[in-house]
Amino acid sequence: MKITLTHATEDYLKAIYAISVDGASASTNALAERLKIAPASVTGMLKRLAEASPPHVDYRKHHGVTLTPEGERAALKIIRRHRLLETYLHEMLGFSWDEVHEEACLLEHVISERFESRIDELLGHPTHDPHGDPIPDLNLVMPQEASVRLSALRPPQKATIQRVDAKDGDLLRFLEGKSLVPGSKLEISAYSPFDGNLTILLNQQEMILGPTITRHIFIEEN
Amino acid sequence: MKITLTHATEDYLKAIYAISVDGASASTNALAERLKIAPASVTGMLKRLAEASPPHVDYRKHHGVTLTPEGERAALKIIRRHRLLETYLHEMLGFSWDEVHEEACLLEHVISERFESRIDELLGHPTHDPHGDPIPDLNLVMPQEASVRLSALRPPQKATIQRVDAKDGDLLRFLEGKSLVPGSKLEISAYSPFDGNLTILLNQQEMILGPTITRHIFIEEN
DNA sequence: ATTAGAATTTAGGGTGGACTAAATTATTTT
DNA sequence: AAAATAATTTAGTCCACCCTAAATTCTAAT
Ligand SMILES: [Mn+2]
Ligand SMILES: [Mn+2]
Ligand SMILES: [Mn+2]
Ligand SMILES: [Mn+2]
Repeated sequence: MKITLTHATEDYLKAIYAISVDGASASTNALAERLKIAPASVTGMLKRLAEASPPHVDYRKHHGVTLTPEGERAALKIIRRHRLLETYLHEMLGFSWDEVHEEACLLEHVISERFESRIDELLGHPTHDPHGDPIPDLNLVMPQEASVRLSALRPPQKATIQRVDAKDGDLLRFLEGKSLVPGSKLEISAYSPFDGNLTILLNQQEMILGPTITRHIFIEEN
Repeated sequence: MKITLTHATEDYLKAIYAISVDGASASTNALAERLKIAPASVTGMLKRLAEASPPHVDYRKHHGVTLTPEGERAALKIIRRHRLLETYLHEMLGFSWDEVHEEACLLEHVISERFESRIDELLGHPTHDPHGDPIPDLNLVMPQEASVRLSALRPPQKATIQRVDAKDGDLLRFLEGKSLVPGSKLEISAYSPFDGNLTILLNQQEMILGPTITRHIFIEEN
């Protein structure tokens, strides 16, 4: 059973890649949750992906799936497109960083090789999208990123924001309003135990942020 | 039976609009031909479009369809997107005029209102696409265009090319190579009877073109 | 008015992709 | 080890969209 990569399958592969970061397998439920699709439907699709030739996933009943080399290549290809598109929408079409995801998630299935390479070129071969997520290069090599959360810092550490992991538009707009965006430099001036609040100095301005927020911000110490 | 405009239905509506230019109805066969879909499949879709609420076409068995006001609005909306996209791909992303159609035909079903208005703005609200086809404005009013074919001219008439009606990439590249593009001014210096060849002066250069070519070029006399 | 040919519709099927409800299997708790 | 709970799969549907082959209907020529 050959398979044509379609809209739906591409989104599945992306989700599987995202969930199985550390080599773990992606469970039916986790995928259903992430894709907003009923678990029963996910099972069906996982079977199709596993029976494709070449197979895109290894599927063990009741134990979820892992990507095969083919599946991973396909996933990286679409992730590259997604992040290039987000960057393009943000930089060239003036989309705000909370609007780019939805649009990119539709465009990614449709643009040609030429479109992809054109925007890559016009953007100067960007390495990160507006949220700070790394963009796989032309050979589909994904740069490894530090994964220290802002919530883990203690005074008097200094750091630079690397990426923000949030899909909620309200949160993204809030963070942008406070300049909590990739590239911003900050300093921890206080830590409050029990509630985990951090007092942060950014642009000569002080703010107190709870862990519900700081958990979503990944930083590099400096 | 409500209907969601999908990829397929949008392409049908565009095709119906294009075929039924002069108020005539679009036949099953003409649509099948244009969309490269079996006639039997077209019948099925026409029924669905007719049974939608509100209906997008008036369907009379064995007599083809005409667009309802809703259908026409939907068609114009998607034609606007298509032509804006073609213009954008050509002007801002460096696509050649024989490459834009295919890409636009996929993107048109996917871009948001915001994307559409952004590129419209960046292009300065263009009125014509790279082939010279008029772009419906925001109120979906389609500018009427003269429709005199170059093949109908005789010496010593002068004219400006308005639009080129061709989907064949080879022809489009040929025409571009000869500067036979919208905006070019030319003069007819000779007409050869029987074969219909025209000798044309364009950019101080003379060329002889047969009716197979000149039929696809629409001009405005001057 | 009949009839041949062309256009169109019907009948029957297939694929991708989603759903709900019910059954099954795995895991955790007792 | 047994029972309760959670995760997953099966079974049965549905919808959009396409296909081929066969039947029907329209149209135009005789
Ligand atoms: Mn997507
Ligand atoms: Mn992103
Ligand atoms: Mn299209
Ligand atoms: Mn065009």
